[in-house]
Amino acid sequence: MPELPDVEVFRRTVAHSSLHRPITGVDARDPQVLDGISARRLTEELIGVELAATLRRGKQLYVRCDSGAALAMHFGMTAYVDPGATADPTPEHTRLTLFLDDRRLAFVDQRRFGRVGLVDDPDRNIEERGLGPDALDLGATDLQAILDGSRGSLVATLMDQSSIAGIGNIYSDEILFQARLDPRAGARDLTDAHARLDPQAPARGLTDAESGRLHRQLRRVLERAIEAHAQPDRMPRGWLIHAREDGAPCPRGNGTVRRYSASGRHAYWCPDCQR
DNA sequence: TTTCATGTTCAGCA
DNA sequence: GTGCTGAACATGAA
Repeated sequence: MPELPDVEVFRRTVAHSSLHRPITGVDARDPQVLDGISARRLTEELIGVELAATLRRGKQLYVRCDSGAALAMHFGMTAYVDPGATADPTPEHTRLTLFLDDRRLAFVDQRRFGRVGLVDDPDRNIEERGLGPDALDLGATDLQAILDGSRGSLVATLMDQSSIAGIGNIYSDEILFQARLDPRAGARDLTDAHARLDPQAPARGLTDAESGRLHRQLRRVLERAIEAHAQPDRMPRGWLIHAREDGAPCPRGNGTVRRYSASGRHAYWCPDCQR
């Protein structure tokens, strides 16, 4: 479930632990996480080069090498990076390890949905993946324009990586909770599958005040989550992240948290707070 | 033993 | 083209 805040923490971790050291070894023990490159070629391309800079777009992390290429990492649902001394044992489920002189950087992924590739140009890769602007680079007017151009529900739009990059299930729920907006806003009428084209309903139906609120909370939630190192137990008590369960008491003390299901995804929200 | 969770991609449908 | 739905992917926890 790494979303923007988690990946930003990973980015800082790599930046602080692993740059400007020669890569002396590569252990690509699980080819499944390699994206479009063999273990052999990845090793050849990396040995002797140094990691030079980090770049994040949404949930995607790039680590530029001084050779010009860049590692492209996606963390799927359970992946993370683990830096350490060379001698430190590597965590269980380590899929790839870079040895950097006296240190090592492990890519660990229990469920193996994560991917590591090597790309020539991060900007081009971002384009190929169809990623929209990073959620933290969005201005209020940018968000307004995205909402205006979208016909889907608010949750769907927030989580659409081609519209806004970086927001997933957890943080879309939190942002909408903090902004006190109904995640279903703009959704088609669920009680009548035929009454689909209601021009009053789409996400563009937000007032200026509501979309301003959404923009402010989007930034605030993501920034505070990063400050909390993306660890829920360090996030404010009043956040929905602590109450993601159907029937849980609303963290604001109002009503009861409910679950809204759409296309196999579950959103949690408080009908009393969010409208 | 079965179900669930989670991000992405993809096929199928309205 | 747009948006929704469900399946697939991998794996461990409930």
